[in-house]
Amino acid sequence: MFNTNARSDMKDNGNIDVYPSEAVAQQEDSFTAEDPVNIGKILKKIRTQYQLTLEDASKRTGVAKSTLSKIENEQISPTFAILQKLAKGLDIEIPQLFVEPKQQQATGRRDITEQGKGQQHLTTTYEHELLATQLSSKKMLPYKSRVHARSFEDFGDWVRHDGEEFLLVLEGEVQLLTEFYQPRTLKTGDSAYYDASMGHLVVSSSKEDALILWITTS
Amino acid sequence: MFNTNARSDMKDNGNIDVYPSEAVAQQEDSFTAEDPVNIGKILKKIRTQYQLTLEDASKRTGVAKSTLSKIENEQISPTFAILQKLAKGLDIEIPQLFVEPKQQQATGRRDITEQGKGQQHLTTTYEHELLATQLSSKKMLPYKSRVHARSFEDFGDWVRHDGEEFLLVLEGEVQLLTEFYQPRTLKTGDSAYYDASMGHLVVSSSKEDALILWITTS
DNA sequence: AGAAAAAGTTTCCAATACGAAAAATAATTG
DNA sequence: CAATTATTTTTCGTATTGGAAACTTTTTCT
Repeated sequence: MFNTNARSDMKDNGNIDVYPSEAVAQQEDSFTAEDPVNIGKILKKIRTQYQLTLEDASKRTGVAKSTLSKIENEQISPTFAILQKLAKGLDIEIPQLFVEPKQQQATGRRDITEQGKGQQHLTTTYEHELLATQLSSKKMLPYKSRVHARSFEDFGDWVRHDGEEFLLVLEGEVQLLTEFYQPRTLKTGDSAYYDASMGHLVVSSSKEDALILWITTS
Repeated sequence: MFNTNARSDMKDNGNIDVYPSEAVAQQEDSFTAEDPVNIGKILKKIRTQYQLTLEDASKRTGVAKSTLSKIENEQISPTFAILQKLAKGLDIEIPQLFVEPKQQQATGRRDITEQGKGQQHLTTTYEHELLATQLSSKKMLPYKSRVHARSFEDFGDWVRHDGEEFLLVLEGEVQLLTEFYQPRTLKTGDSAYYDASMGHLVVSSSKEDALILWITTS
């Protein structure tokens, strides 16, 4: 069901420090002239990563969607003027058009994460699905967590970190354990908001694993 | 004539550690889409820095010189295909076309420094003119030095550094002072070669300042 | 599954880039 | 300083790009 090399995993007691995606982000070499750079493929990757349709991209850049389509399909070689429009409209730097796209700043962007399509991050106590991982430097880190933990002992110690946290129970029933407070049961639909520097934990109190939405300030 | 804040200058006793050009190299921000990037101006800078004519560049890149001319003069917006040819032919990375050019590797290149057009570097003892500063990572560092110094005392201590040194007297007469050796007078046309880790100095022994060509291994 | 909407591709023509050669400048040389 | 050569710019025909709209494919909704 979940990871069994318990000891080493216990250090990581379900808390998320940084989005793994930021650390994992593949390091691409900067483009050398020898490589067969496919500007079309790259542009498409950028556009789809932004979750823009050709029409959206057209509106942003002022370049006809037909042109965009042809560029993406390597049917034409865009002029530098077009490259500039693309860069400006998509708010990227031109050299970015020659390297595989990475995460993007959140400003002016959106990132839709479909059910189950988020980035998985497993611990012994929780099964996290990170949301909106395409965007970096976000003010909030949203993720869904399936709660395997059943008791304080499953963690070993309180979870503590900077910032504040909000959670909403999506499925099942959980107990919110909070330092200095009495445990509190939260049913589906209930939510909580708390200072994350105060020790806190969530354990499932129903038979099934509970599912919660979690949002942490970064 | 030369710098007068003597004390701080004495530390720098005429020896050249690195080409100042490498340290001085202006730090340009990477291009943001907002800036009005002038690909023509940049291309021209690169080409002239390589000391290539339009025809040379045309041969290297396979792009017609007329096209190159028009690009440089911003009369046309080159297609991406052309940008690729330029990058490949000039052996640069495409993003380089969007930033002010810096020094270039020496491989396959040449750099002519016209009389007096080298990069000036003044000390209390010498007046250096660095040569071939367009190229980086050179095996040899050539420079001309006008010798102001007249005695060992003008330095304070031996000059020492890794590598070997060759010098040729271009004008005037100098004394080559070398650790473990007797001083030796060198007239115009005379030359010397020595291990630079051994203390060494050159002082002018004629009435006028002497001029020498100096080449150091790096 | 069929209709409607959305997204992507292709067509066609005007606008523009590309290259060869001619014309104009700039640099050299006697 | 005129003549020559080297270098850059302009001209002009051809090839290619870029955009509006038509068309096709994919997705969504009932």
